[in-house]
Amino acid sequence: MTQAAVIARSEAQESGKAAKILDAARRVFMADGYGAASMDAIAKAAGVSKATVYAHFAGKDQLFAAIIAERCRAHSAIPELEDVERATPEEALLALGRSFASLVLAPEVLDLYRIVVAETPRFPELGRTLYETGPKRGIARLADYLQRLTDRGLLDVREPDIAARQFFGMIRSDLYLRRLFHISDAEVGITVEQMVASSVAMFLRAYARRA
Amino acid sequence: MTQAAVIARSEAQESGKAAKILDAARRVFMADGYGAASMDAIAKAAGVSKATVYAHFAGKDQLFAAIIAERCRAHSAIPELEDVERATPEEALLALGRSFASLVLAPEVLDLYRIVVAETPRFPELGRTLYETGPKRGIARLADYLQRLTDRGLLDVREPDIAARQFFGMIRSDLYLRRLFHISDAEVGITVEQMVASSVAMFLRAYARRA
DNA sequence: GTCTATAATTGGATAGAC
DNA sequence: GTCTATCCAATTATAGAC
Repeated sequence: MTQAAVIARSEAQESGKAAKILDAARRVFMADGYGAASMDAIAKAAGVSKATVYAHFAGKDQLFAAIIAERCRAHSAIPELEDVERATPEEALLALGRSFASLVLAPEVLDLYRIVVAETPRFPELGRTLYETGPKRGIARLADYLQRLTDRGLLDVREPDIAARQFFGMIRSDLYLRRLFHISDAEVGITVEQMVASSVAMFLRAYARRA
Repeated sequence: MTQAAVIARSEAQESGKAAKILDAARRVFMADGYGAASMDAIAKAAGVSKATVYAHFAGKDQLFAAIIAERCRAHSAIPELEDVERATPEEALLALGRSFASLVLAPEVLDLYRIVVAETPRFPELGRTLYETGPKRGIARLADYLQRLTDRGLLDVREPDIAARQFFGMIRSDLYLRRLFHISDAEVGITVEQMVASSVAMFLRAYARRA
């Protein structure tokens, strides 16, 4: 079995050594990042010797890259916008805004983001992987939805691609920075829900049909 | 002289060994980050021995923290909004949006951001420093300006603090991510200027005075 | 203060037995 | 495949001479 195949089913209850190593590597890399994580720590966490780790995986670099790519895929679920065709734009955008905020502010996603940003110089392709499994797909899907709303005459969005980026950018705002740096929301006095609600309302005013 | 005092005037043409070490440390840390930078490399770049580095600075941690805090201050210049009182809101926001984009997308600022994000677990206070010298002050200043525009009856911004966050969030959008990951603008087909112009127009529509 | 030389430790990777 | 033991390189930090 190839390494990729092993990784692909790493979520299963496979209890072979390879799976144990992958599980351990995921935990250690996510907790410590690439530099601070050691192959000793991974071997210990997996309950095997270091030599066994090297029998299954070529080296630290490849093991890391495999884990990170898998994590990007694991968090790439896009909130469905399919049966929202029946909902009003306001309902749909509120739901989308909330799911988006929950996703990008989740601690595991912030950890992943932090690690990929940190290791961009050493692993340039991981940044691209994260961008393409995450933001790129989300933007494309929202742009599509905005185009449909425009076609139906419910909104007036002339540059759906730009508008989608604006929508996500507003909701993320500086929230992700504060979470990344562990600056509490209380200190700022704005909640996530406030930011989402206010941004959806503002977005709808800006892109309402014009007379 | 204290370390802080030395650092405070590190931009001057002070050519003592302490200043040479600080200059070298800045270059090496900015290029390699904390983990990959070595005290050997810093000593070599400064043209002194490693023992001399340790004679002036307590250790790698403190030298790093000092350099990063200094870099945050160095990049904390806020575009003036003072004599824009005479400009139209559109002119003022366009100018602000452009300066903001130039600032946060500058390679040195992206490097600083990447390094602070990477080292947040080890140096939690640096994230706070970056947030407070950067986004926090920019948001406060824009919120102030939006409040004044509302007072003068030129706009209708009821939550200036939230609106300021929306403005910066829209302009940054996913641009900073793409720059961070070296994904070319050409690949996406949207320029910075387009993003700024479209966002300012959209912002003004959303916060125009209502009838 | 400054240098050379050297601890002391860590961590990636492997040899060789089983 | 798996383990123990080890190699080798890199790195932080310091001792001791000048």
